[in-house]
Amino acid sequence: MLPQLKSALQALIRISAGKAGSLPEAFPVMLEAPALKEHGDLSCNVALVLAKALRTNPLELAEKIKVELLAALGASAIGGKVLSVEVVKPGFLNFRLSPLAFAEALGDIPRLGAAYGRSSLAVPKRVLVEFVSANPTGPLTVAHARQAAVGDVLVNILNATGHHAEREFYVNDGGNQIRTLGLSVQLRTKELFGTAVAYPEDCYQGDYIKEMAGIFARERGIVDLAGAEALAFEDYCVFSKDYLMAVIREDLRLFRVKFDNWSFESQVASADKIAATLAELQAKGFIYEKDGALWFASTRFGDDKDRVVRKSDGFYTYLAPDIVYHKNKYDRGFDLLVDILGPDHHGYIPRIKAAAQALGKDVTALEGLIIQLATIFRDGKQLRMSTRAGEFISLREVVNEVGADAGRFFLLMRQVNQQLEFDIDLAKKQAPENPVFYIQYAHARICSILRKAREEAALTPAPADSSFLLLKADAEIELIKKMLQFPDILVLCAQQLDPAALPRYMQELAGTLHKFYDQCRVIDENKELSAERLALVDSARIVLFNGLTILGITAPEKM
RNA sequence: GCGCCCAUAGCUCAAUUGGAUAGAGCAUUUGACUACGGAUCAGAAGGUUGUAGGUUCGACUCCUACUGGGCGCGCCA
Repeated sequence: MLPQLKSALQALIRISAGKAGSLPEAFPVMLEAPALKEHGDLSCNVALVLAKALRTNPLELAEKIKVELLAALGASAIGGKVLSVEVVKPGFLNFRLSPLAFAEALGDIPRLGAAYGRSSLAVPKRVLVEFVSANPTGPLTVAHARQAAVGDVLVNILNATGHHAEREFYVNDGGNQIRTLGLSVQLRTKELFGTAVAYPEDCYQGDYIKEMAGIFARERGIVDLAGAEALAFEDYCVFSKDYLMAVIREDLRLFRVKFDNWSFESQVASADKIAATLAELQAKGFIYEKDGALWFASTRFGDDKDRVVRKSDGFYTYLAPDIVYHKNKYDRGFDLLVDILGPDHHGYIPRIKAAAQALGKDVTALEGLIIQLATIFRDGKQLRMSTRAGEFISLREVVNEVGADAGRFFLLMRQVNQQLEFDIDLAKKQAPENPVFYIQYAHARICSILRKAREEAALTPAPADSSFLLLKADAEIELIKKMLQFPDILVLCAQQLDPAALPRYMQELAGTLHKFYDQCRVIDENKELSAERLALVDSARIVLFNGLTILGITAPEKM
């Protein structure tokens, strides 16, 4: 909020605190918007923190700082924008800013338009966010859906806050599970022609396997058991993998998630590359042989136990290509690698970090982000899921039922470390208790006002360089303040690597807009006031639009 | 048994990363439509922050031990 004014004030506080009580170098001067409106627009706790260091009374110190600060403000350019400085109870310094300061800042929003909210960084990071990375052994589930929504929006936020972030999907197309998949489809194909086969438990159980068998048989012109048996096992594997990759890509497209990179295990971690990396680790003494298997000594870097990388049967475990893949990510020159994982993979993080350390990489650049599960509620009842038994709610079902807009919003609404309840019935509802609806309605409502003003009253928003002196009602200033928070919210999300604050903010923004609308008439007799209020709601439209766009949600002009 | 995550209003969740009187939405309840989209708004009510200790000016937040829930603990991925 008002970054220039804020940093100017911060600098003055620093000087004043120095005069009042010998401020150490690099002492943090925090200036924040207080939770309660009565505490003003900005609040500083420097007296509390400094009093601790100086072993003095925080209230007295705050008073001393206030005296110095008032003098400094009087002589400064921002003096006119600070209405009051107040010392409150424990030792807070509270600042009330002039409505002029806010009105003045309003013009930034229409001036910047689609760029409003974006910020730049002195030292941007190159970030790779890897997510979903589902094995091509089945359609995507709601668990993937949440990871997909979070990963996609996180990248949007990182890019909006000055970083250079990319989305990456890693395809495990080389391992065991593809053979299991091929076998599953092969057995189901045989079943099609009347053979009773023993279907192993560790084969994939879902009905989609049966559908695939039917499609495969049709495509290959298989008409009987002999035909099914005549085809090479490899054919079943390739068909199944390609088919499911297409399904996954379509699932993601419908959910509006578009990856920048697709890394394939078969290429990034081919057998020769695995051998080379293991040799490198072995040369460093982190690989040893036991019971006919090769082990990675991950305990040397804090893992619970050492991990097998090559089984005694000669096949690699999943870990070997994953180590190579992460080496590949490091080698591509990113400053930050984010792995988005489900809660069932949390044990995976220490071993992959161990590998990074063993390879001499910077572990602090590797961030494992666990996204807790989403549980689906329909008709007030929780739907129980089990991927193993082939019973799950697919991403496709969710999108078909509630749409990508509501699906994305609901899956982004909670902090990633919280389990999330997804109420299907609420998400479908076209009513204000549905937050997506409430926000989109705010946008549509503004569009309607702007339309009507233009067509029926020939009114257009005041230009961005106006001073907006007529905007001084509480509801107007509140709306401006709320809109000015938008860039900070994005920065907060980026710092926390969690988009959850954004949907919450969007709800608050929509609420502030509706409240303003209820209290202030936009299309008014007073043409100048109308023009300024039109600029105000147009700004709100821009912020709503920009926020929804980052969330990957549409901003309808009519509903 | 060990490890990770979690526990806050009837329900779903916040709390600016150790700050002020713990805040929103939903549900409940009382009001507001001859005005730009009432598909909205205003008010009320709702709390011993799972329990017990500890750290300090100050704890939902940090530490310890419990209780209860989710997920993991394979030469599966």
